Parts: sequence; structure tokens; C-alpha cells
Amino acid sequence: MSLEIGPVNKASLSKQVADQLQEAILEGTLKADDRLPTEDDLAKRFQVSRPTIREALKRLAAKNLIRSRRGPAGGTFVNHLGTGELSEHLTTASTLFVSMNQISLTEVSSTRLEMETLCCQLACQNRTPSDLESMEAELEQQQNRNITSEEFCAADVRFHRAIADASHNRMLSFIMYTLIEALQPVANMIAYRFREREIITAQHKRLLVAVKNQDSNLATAILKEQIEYLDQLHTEAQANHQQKESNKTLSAPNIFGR
Amino acid sequence: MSLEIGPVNKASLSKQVADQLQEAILEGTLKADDRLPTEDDLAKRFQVSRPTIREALKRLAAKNLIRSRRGPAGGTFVNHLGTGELSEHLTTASTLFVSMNQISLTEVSSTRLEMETLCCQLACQNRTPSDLESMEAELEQQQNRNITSEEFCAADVRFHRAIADASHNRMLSFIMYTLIEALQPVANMIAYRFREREIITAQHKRLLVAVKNQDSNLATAILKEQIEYLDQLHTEAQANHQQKESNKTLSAPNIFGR
DNA sequence: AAATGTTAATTTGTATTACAAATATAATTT
DNA sequence: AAATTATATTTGTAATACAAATTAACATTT
Repeated sequence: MSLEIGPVNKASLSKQVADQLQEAILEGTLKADDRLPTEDDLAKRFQVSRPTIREALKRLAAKNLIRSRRGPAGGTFVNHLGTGELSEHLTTASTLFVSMNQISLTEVSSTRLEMETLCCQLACQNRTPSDLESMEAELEQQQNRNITSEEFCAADVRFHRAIADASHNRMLSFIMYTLIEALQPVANMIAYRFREREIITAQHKRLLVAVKNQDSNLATAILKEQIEYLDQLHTEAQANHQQKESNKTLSAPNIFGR
Repeated sequence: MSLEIGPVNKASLSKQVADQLQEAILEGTLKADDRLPTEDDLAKRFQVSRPTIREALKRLAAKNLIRSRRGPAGGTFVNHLGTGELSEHLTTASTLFVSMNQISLTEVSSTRLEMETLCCQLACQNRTPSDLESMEAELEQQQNRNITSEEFCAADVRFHRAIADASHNRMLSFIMYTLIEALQPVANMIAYRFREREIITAQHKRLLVAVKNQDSNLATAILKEQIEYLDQLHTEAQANHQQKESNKTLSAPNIFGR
């Protein structure tokens, strides 16, 4: 019998297994909520040991492609990836990207301005009553002076997400989620004071009206105004932050002390 | 003595370890090309077994955060993540997104058109001689009639990546890489015939000149022309493809036959 | 002395086995 | 009949051993 060895597969077994499983998911052989065979089963089918299978599964778990539960009726299942999970996944990647490649927040911010402008234009065309409602809901939260700045930030994020969704272009929403998220640290750093909150909220209010009236030019102008305002705040805040940064000792117990 | 148990950490050990390591990379404690302690060392430091460490490492490996080699002077190293590696990671996510959420390629394509237009405008402003060189290099490859259609597609992808890079906005490049990649299956499906290759290549040639001359209007017009042309080809090809699809039996040896 | 081949040590990759923890189902008891 | 307990199943963790790869040192030969 032919041994079928040939050019030895260089990739590690766990990677090969992971790739085959991922392929099956992508191909649709394994659909959302499908249950994979048990680890023992997989080990038998792939003719490898269980730890190898587990390493492969961890690769997929890191990509949020699968989840697993213990017990009978437990097992490993294919995740149904929605905008949420995937953009979460994107976010970690882009956060990494921003932090490792020392991308200036200016670059991120300018990209966001351009893309959100695009969203705005589309939103003016395609917004439905339900889109306007979700924007309005967030706006009301922002007008409540009793919420913490974290809550205000979160409502801010959701407001901008609502604009993205109103574009009714899911690919665009997907990307915007990431961009908004990537700038979240900045928003937190600014940690809106009440005065700034009011300005932002007022801008949001005008923006909502513009979108409702399908006035694309006005909407994009307000958007530009807001993002430039935020950039300005950020630049101002940076000086203060620099000080804190230099005082900050590495408090986390360093595992890699050498 | 207080037992320090409290609300038991619900997350699995391997996840906790992975998170701590990722944190260390993000924080900068572990820099690019740094070598992690050996797996045995890590096992001792984290007080867990080696398989657990390995599962954690596989999670990071799946994100392309680390690489490992065997042997002395081998070990596990932190990757220096560029646009390429990270977007490769994202590609699976966005491909999934497109395939699972049934996003119409129209949406993806229109998003790409808008974003690449933006890239083009910036590229006209900021392109350096080296940018033009890399575009030219890919163009020459495309003019060679002896390459396969896969190679042509790859050169096409690289050409558009070069435009994205010429914008000199890394965040934008990052997103564009993902978008270009997400449309790669479409390009493969069209599987350029020679006639179409020539048209595409001619468009690229004009595009290069326009970018070189910093003629933003012309460049974006050509881009629009190309993407609309591709959309048209795609629509035509879809009919033919539908047939093949229905004839296609699941040829791959199905591991999950039940 | 220099080049080359060989051996040994180190580190990741894989396999085996065993047990712990969680959880759903079935059986048992009240 | 309801609550509780057993039990079986499946993932999570551990310990250990060996295989494969690769580097470095050493020995051998020219």
C-alpha cells in the first residue's frame, strides 16, 4: 500500500487539525450551534492524541469560533457569530494594532471622521423610524446628569453605533464598531466633565434632528464639529495625562522578573 | 489564615494564563522578538501543568501573537505584528462574517468603493516614490501573460494593498487589507480570462499614472470604473456558478459523516 | 589549523494515562 | 408526585514519557 507520506506536512498536527475544523465551519459543513464530536471522538477520527485535539480547539476558541461546556449534553459547539462577537474579536486585534504599531490616534481619528461621515450620509438616506428611536433612547440617557462618566461613555458609543447601523450597510457598521471601540480609551481618558457632556449631548441632539430631516450636509458638518472638538479635548488632556503616566509605577506583579 | 478563595475564578486556567501573557505583550513588558520563558518555566511560575501552558500558548498563536521554534536557542517568541499578520487574522473573521451573515457582496463592494476612493485621494496627496515603485512592480507582473490566474489575483491584491499603503494612514490600510481580502473569493470566482485581465491591467496602468500625477479626480474615477466593472463581471459569473454549485458533490472526505 | 562530521543537550511537539469538575439524565426515596 | 441522590458523560487539568528538531560543543580528519 502506498504510504502517502510524500512531502512531510511541516505544520504541527494541532494546527492542521485546527485548520481542517475551521475549514469545515467556513464551508458550512459545521453550522452554527452544531455540536462537534467529543474530544475523544475527534482524537480517534484524526488519529491524534487528545491533548493535540485540545490545542487545536483552543486555537479556534481564541478566534471565538467555538464554545464548550462540560457534562453530558455538553461538548463543543460552533458559535453563531454576529456583529457583536466578531467586532469584539476585531477590537482586540485593532487595539493590539494601535498599541503595538504606535499608530497615532490622529490617524485613527481622521479615519473615523471620514468613515463616519460616510455612515452619516447613508444614514440620512436609509434611516428608519426604529433607527431614530434607538438614537433617541441613547440621547435621553446622556441627558441624565446622574449617570457616571463610564455610563455616559457607553451611551456615547451606543449612539454612534446606532448611526452606523442606520446606514444599513452591515459591512460598514462592522468596521465602524471597531473604529468607535478603538477610540474608546481616548473617550475614557477625557472622562467628560459635565460641561463637556452638555456640549456633546447638544451636538448629538442636533445630529439626530439632521438625520431625521435627511439633511446630509448639516449632519456631516455637525459630526466633523464633534470629532474635531474631541480631538482638541484629547490634545489638552494629554499634557495632564503625561504627568500621571510618569508617576505610575508598574504595580502589577511582574511574572517575568529577571 | 485567610484562604483567599472567594469567588472562584470561573475562567479556565489556560484562558487566564493566555490573558496574562497577552496583557504582558500589550503592556510592553514583553516586546517584539522577546523570548518567553520555556514552557516548563512558565508552568512553574504560573503553578499549572505544561499542557495548560501549551493550550494558553496556542490561543496566542491563533492570534499570531507568538511563534515558536524547537531546539536550544529555540523557544517561544513575541511576534512583531505588521499590517499583514494582523489583517490575516482579521480575514477569517470578516470572511466568516460575509459567509455566515449572508451579507450581500453588494454591500461589501460598495463599502470598498467608498473606502478605496478615500485611500486614492490620500494616496494622491501622500504617495512617495517607493509607493509608486511597488505599484509598478505588481503592474509588471500582471502584464506577464504566463502567470496563472491565482498569481494574477494575488498580484491584483498586492496592487490594491499598495494603494492603501500609499495613503500613509495605517489605520486605513489596516481596514483596506481586510476589505480587499474579503472580496478575494469573488475575484477568484471570476477567475480572470485573458481578455478581462487586459482590461484590468489597463485600468491599473491608468490608475498608476493618475496617482503619480496626483490627479485625485481622475484616479477615483478610474477606481470607480474598475469596481463597477468587477461587480458586473461578478453578476454575470454568478449565473454560471450557480450551476456548478448544484453539481458539486461534497468531494472532500467528510470527517464528520454521521 | 581548518573544515567536517558526530554527539550531546535543550526545547517544543505529541502521546498516554489518570483524575477532577461540571452537568444532564435517570433512579430512588420521601 | 416532588425532591433528592446516583450515575454516566464530557470537558478541564495534571503528570510523565518519549519523539523530533536544532543548536552547540566536541572530536576527527585532512
